[in-house]
Amino acid sequence: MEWKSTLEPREDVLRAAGWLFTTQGYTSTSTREIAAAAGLRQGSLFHYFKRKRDILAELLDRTVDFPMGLHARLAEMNLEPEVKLYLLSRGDVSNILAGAHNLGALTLLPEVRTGEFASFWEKRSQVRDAYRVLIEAGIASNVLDDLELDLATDLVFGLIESTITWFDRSSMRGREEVAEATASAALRVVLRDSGDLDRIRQAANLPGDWVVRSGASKDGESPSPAASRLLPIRSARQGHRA
Amino acid sequence: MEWKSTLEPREDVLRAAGWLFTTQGYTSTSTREIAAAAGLRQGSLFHYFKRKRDILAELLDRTVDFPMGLHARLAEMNLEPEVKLYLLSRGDVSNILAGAHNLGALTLLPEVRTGEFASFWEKRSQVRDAYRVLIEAGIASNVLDDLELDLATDLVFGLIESTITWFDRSSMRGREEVAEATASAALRVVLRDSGDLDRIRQAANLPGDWVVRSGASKDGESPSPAASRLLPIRSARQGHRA
DNA sequence: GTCTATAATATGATAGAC
DNA sequence: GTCTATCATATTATAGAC
Repeated sequence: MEWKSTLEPREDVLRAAGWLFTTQGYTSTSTREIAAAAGLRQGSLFHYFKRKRDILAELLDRTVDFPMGLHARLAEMNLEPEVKLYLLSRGDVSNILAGAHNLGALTLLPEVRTGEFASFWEKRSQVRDAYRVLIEAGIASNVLDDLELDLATDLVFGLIESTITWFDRSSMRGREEVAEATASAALRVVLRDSGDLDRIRQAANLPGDWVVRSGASKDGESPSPAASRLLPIRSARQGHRA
Repeated sequence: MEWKSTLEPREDVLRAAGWLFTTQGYTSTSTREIAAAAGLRQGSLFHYFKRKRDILAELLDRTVDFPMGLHARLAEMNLEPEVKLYLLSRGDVSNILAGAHNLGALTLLPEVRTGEFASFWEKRSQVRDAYRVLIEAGIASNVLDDLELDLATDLVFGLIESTITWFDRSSMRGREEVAEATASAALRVVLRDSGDLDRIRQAANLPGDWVVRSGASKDGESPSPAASRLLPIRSARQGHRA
């Protein structure tokens, strides 16, 4: 299997950088490597991104687009908070596991956790807040246990995102299977009676699986990691001499 | 509050590097920075460590010492598997949160996840296996739900270690409070009847709190992060000229 | 829009004086 | 055991030709 260029150099750069940043780290990845993997020369990167960190910033912003959209769609639906919590969790995990390269891992880069990238962290805290509000409502209606709200939110959100660190894309386990199991586990953490889980799962499947489908990254554009590390997406462009 | 030298330069180097690696990342931290924070000159580092990565390797190895020891001590005790699982989880989290700098975050560095540092990953997989065996036994005795074993292990272990990413050392929340809540949450993920939790908690407190205490890093050597970033632990050594 | 060439700087590691 | 000095190399970003 081989990379295919989007014919959009800018997208090729983002895809190459996404792969390299998540596997090697930000500082360890040189602009030369990114350019080579995108079929460009080092200097040409700066036609599309003024600085290296702008590439990272754009990739980071994209990681929150899906959960934000999912949250917005759920907000318009008439469902119990615990059912929404299940659907948000399952969709969020499914999306995290979806792409070819583990983009969620960008969040864990030390360079990202330094107070820079404030606009990203702002959006991200809105995602956390979506969880928090649902948990709060579930506690109010007595379906969820009366735990300290912020601690419960950290535990649930932490469990969801832990999939970033342990899911193995080369394993046999299916993405939807893991998403389902993780969402169920998240609910068990906060549920007063874990026997409610069956009811919640059923209620979640009634609206159809549109929630999971509608915004998730398309599969199938997975590169062969081993190959893509060395080969450029496409051969170098015309220019004077390659 | 101010750093105090151990008078053991080698330990000072490790402490400084631990702080810098976890906050800035490995590649982003220069040997000059480490040396300065440890009260040495750049070249002098290489008297204690042949290469930069040896500093990281030693720090990594130390992060598994505590859970390995705890596991060994629990193995000798006569307790139900679910009680051991609770004690292992609580002690593990308590230790993760204990040190002044979030050493667990070293595990998440992209440079560490590249197949190098094999001896560390070997030991780490033994820790995961300790969880796995306890979960397996709990399923066999019908106290834990009959989930797929490896998936359940990933969820539990992932939840435990998620504290690395979300616990805020500057917050008001106490370390033992979070350890207790996280261990309880981990059990709820796998417990057949979450009503068992009270019994487990009580059984866990009978052997005394020796498990949590005996090996945990001593608190109180916390540096002021803001200050320590710029100030050396101690002023430069005698040498010819500083 | 892509290339080549280069500036300005930072890096890990070594050699050798004391 | 610590320092100074230095080597060889790699880095991001810019300038200017085509």
